[in-house]
Amino acid sequence: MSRSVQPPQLDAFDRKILAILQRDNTTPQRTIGEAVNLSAPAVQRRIKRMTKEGVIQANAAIVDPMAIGQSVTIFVEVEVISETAAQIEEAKRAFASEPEIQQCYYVTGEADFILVIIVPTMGDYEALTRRLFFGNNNVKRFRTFVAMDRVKVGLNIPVEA
Amino acid sequence: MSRSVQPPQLDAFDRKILAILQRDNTTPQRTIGEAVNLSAPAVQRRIKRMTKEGVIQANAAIVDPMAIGQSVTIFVEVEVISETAAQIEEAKRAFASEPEIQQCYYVTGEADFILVIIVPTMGDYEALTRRLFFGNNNVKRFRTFVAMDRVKVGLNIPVEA
DNA sequence: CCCTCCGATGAAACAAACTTGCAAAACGGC
DNA sequence: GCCGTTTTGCAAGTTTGTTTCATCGGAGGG
Repeated sequence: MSRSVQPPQLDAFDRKILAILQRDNTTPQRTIGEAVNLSAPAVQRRIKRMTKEGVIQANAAIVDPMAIGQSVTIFVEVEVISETAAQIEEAKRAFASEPEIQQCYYVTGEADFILVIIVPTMGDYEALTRRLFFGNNNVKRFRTFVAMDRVKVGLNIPVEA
Repeated sequence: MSRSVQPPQLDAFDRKILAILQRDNTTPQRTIGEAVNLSAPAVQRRIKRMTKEGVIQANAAIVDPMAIGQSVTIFVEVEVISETAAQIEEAKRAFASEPEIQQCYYVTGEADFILVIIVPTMGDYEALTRRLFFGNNNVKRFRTFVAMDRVKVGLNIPVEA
């Protein structure tokens, strides 16, 4: 919920460690240490600090949706009618509270929000649209894109200097 | 690279384990075992199997882009001119090989591809568009959305029965 | 109906990784 | 140049992951 309050200082060691952990966070600290020229405990302390500071937000296994029987990935562009600060915040809260909404971005351009949704079936998506868009009179328009192929998936932030 | 060749059978144990690992893959196997009523070795074997089968695609730390100084998240809708199988595959390969392209989906709707891009600065994005879109004569049109706020981020596939 | 085979399981032993305490080194401010 | 702060590496202790092995239970065949 809370972002990093003060910009944490990340040195070259931290960045290299993050680059490794983003690729594979099961890498042993000893191996990381060898890669960055630091001892295992030093690596461990830095990881602990970055986790506490919120630089590392989570440690997650990435699962192939195809493996889980039916699951559909959908993109939605949402355009709202009124873009007052209060209503934008309200929309953010509404979107963020939906478990099916995997990612929600507030964007500039021809839309106001972009949502990434994963649901077991198209029927679940239809129910979600009913509840979320048709039931919300601040939604002007929304456009749906259904993923046929998940060509590439990741969330690796560029950390190199 | 290779998808799951044959749909792996996932039982209730596997699904519960995946649900936990998607939330936090640093959870000890013993703790997972208690949660699903299985011994630690059984959990370990299932994780190993699902990793080999590709159900678990990666184990990654999720990093807050805000913590890494400047970084911009951008959505791009790409519409291609010719949608032959060969050209679609070519585009998939081209997009997947770009490190800045975090996510690439082949979609139905008013666009053909949706890209999620993370770059340090807008200048890097401009350079990418030059190389990727203007240099590709199969790209009919692309629309850019710049993320002002990363309201929610995750990739949790629904695994509950 | 019983028997065998096969896969999965749990207990225990083992190996590897993580974590902590502590003294020394590096860095900065004065 | 001295001193306080911070970070480091080493070593010991603890937790976690991994392997081994005997056992259990179900499916198929005699």
